[in-house]
Amino acid sequence: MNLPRRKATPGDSKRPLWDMRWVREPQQDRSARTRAGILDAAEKLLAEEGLEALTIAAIARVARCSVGSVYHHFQDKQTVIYAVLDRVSNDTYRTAQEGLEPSVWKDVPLLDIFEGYLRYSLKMGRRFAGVSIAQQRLALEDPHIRDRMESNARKTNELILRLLRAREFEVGHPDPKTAMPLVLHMMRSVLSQRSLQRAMKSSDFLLRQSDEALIRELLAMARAYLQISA
Amino acid sequence: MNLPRRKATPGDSKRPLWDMRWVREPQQDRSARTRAGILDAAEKLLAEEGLEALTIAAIARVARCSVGSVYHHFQDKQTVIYAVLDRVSNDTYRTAQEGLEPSVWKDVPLLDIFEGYLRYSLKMGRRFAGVSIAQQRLALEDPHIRDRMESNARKTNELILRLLRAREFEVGHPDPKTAMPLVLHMMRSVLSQRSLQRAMKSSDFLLRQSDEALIRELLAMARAYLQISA
DNA sequence: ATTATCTATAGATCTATAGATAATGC
DNA sequence: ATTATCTATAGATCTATAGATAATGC
Repeated sequence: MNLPRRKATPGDSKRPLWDMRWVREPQQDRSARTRAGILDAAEKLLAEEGLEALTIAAIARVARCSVGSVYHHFQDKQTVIYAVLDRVSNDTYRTAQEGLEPSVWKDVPLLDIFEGYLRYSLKMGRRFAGVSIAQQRLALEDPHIRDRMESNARKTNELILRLLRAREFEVGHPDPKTAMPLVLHMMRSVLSQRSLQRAMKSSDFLLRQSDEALIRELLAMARAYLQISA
Repeated sequence: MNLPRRKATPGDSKRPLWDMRWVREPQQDRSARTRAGILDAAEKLLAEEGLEALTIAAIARVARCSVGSVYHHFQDKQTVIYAVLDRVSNDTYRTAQEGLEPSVWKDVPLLDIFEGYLRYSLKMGRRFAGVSIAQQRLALEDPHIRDRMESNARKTNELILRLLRAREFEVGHPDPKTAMPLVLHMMRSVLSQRSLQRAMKSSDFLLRQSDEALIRELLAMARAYLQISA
């Protein structure tokens, strides 16, 4: 983080004990902090200004370090991008994993699972819209990013499907093994489109609906299609 | 198009009459052809290689003209992009307008309208996937492109909604004025997501379904949610 | 001695223009 | 005379490196 550094001087002894600003910071910590600061900067730039704004100079500026420092911590720009997307993916997956623990949802009916999924996705869509859009773009060009992204999506999907499958008995649709994943994908598509439209400040129909209205109608759609018993 | 040009020479008189290669081309036509060739090249690059590949040098190469020629016909790169997107949008809208003429769909039931929409969108999604993705990206950064894109989407949407509204009597859902647009947007979102996933060669669930299976289930979803009478 | 940081800049790439040359239409 | 085209290149921007300097840990 390139904070101002200096040795202790006599004058410093007058400062109170709890003022630890100039206490020596272990080298490895300093290094780790610069590295994390670079990733923070890259993530912030992606989220707020998009992929075009993600230059090494901009990263260095936001991270308050030099260009050379970025290259000391990362081999090249590609590596910075991999690292920041990996960090976001891992954080997101861990959160999903905790939230989708079967024990948490014990005895909760199918429609409430869908509702939970919708609310969670809406929240995450708001939080990570910028990063997701950048990630999608990068995935179009870079097979490595695409694979990581897909594997993560598949794993998260599997966690939800596990909860859904345990509630097949509520479903009247003749082929729940196909119909339930389709509903999940339908919901994901609608929300992802909504998130994209929000990002480009569209005034489209989907955005004129409130979150609550959208949740209500998507659940009604799921219920009617899957023929879920009340 | 920068075809080889030369004056008639005595030797040329020996060539048969139907060999019109060296017949003089009116100046305005030549100019119009170069212009159209530049737009063709830009569209092809967008569709096949994406926005990154769209450089003036690449456009000139594909259009078989020089960089200077591109700048003779267009003020700057931005103008080329506007022109190519406008051309695609107008073509697409004209096609939609013809296909959605109420007289064409006279006495056709609601679900068949949805089916027609799905088949048409799947076809267009395949044809214009590359251009659409580029357009979406550009719309994120450029309000002018965003507005053009939205206005076009809104107009097309209106044409479909006109057909749908005339069939409200088939709908059992208490609020067809909200429910029918939602179904339309649901379908658009699912197809757009599918198109994106195809572009990034994903192996996701949605792509493992055949077009026919997807159409069938989306229609079943629409029918159940809207409570369409058989 | 090793690790972390900085400044300055080489090299690559892309947009846009200047200026020359060729074709076309009066 | 006007219009269309070409080649060559100036200028902007970005990545990545070289080489110097400072901080840290034995």
